[in-house]
Amino acid sequence: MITQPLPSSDSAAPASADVGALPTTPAFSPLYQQIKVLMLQSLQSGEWKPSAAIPSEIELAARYRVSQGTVRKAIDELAADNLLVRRQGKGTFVATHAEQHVQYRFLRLFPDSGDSNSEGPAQRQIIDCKRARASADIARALGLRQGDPVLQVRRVLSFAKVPTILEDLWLPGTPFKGLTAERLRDYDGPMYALFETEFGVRMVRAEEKIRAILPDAEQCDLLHIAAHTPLLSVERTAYTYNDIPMEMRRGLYLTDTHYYRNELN
Amino acid sequence: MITQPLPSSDSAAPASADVGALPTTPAFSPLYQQIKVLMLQSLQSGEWKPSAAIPSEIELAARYRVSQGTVRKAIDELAADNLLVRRQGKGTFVATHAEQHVQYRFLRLFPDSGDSNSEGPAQRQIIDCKRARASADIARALGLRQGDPVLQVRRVLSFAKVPTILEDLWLPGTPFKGLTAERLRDYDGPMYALFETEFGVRMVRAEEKIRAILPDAEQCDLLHIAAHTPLLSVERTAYTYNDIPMEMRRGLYLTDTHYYRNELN
DNA sequence: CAGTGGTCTAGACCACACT
DNA sequence: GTGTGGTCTAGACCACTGC
Repeated sequence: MITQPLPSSDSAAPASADVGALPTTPAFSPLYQQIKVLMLQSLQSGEWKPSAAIPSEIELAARYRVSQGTVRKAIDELAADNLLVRRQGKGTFVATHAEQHVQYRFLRLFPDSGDSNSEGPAQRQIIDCKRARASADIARALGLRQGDPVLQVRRVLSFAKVPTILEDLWLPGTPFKGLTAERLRDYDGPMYALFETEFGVRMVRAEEKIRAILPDAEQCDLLHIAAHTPLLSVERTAYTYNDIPMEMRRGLYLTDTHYYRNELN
Repeated sequence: MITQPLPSSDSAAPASADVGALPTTPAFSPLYQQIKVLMLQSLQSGEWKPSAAIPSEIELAARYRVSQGTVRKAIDELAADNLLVRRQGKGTFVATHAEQHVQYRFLRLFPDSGDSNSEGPAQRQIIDCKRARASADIARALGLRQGDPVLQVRRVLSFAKVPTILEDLWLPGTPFKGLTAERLRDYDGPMYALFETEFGVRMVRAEEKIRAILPDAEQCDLLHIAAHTPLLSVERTAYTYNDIPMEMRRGLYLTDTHYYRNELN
């Protein structure tokens, strides 16, 4: 059993012994939250790898010296955050961007008619992949210093052979050392799946800022569109564990036969 | 205690008696799901009104003849869906679009710099509010028949006196009978809050389809923008309880100093 | 069959808000 | 203090998967 900020020092009924209580932030943290943190460390450290099964609830309960119900609540929250996937009768697994029923988990562009499958998978075309130095904007977004090495990728995604998305993306140079256009080209699957298997970087969460813009001449050319065709500008920052930014991406989406879908709750 | 599709007929340890089992869909539904349905009915029927407290967990447990833990799980899910709000020490309350810390729960447009509060609340200007007949599109979106009476509203939202959003919205005529431009003008608060208090319609969930478009002359005029200014087209369908569509809305967002924000998980 | 996650219970105690 | 939601436990049993 763990006990960092406050009570629960022994078994069953913990006694509170607040001697010389700190005046600032009682910082009470329930047991299951502390366990959640420990489990996050196991995920982050690579002890539990993507798509692999984690120990059973009973094992985890023994390991952390808590009841099964408590680890259960920790797992529930991690599953709600899409970090784990529960499968009744089989076990609990580390979520992955590959071999997931929903490929392209973060792509919200859908065709006007038919589902995403009707037009088959996207065709990817790597335009460019080069080393560069972080601009002020990129550095800020990735938590780097200006001038730090970054990788810059440009690609076009087509649906049913129609160029639909033009993407520029920037990756911090250090974690992604060794990424080349060839490896991107050869890999068959979502880019984030490649990041997991080849570089051990798992994208967990992302934020997008969306605008309507008019493309410049070069962008028109790459997407085979006329000037004055309005496009969706989708600026994404993707994060790994602990909210560390690991990718900055700017996509231009052609929305004449597709739309960006969002659900509000 | 409830028992619709399968077991749990008595107390504590329910016995399973599958005699002449149906070949299709065992349709097992856990107790807490059944209770969730019952609670949804209480919400839908108006027994529990927006911003009011619902009975305590202990009361509900007695009412439904289950343990507190079971109603707890039902409440947890309803709270996760933003239908209820839990407040420790005070009770559980029916969620509302009014007096919520986050006004404009469904509006995802934010200023480039500063938070939403820095520019103060939006100025609303009702351009039009009239009776009409549902077009084929509107009828389909609202689950009506073509030609059914609808209310059509057009308004402009401005931030810091700059017109930023032009919205057209369609409401089914029957539930919203009596809605006029005056009432919209006079009401001080989110439109969805007015819908709750005046018409008993609670918007629970919405879907948006987003595109980049070029406005026509009239739209340019209303937003005080030049031709060829690209805009975000945000098409929203909003739903009440039980996924019943209750509003169709199309907004044009000026995104030169604002952006549409989305979070991906 | 054994092992996994999923449901349900009953009871104890803690944290918080109000009075 | 009383009442509310929040945490934690221990144990029983159910549903699903795969050997």
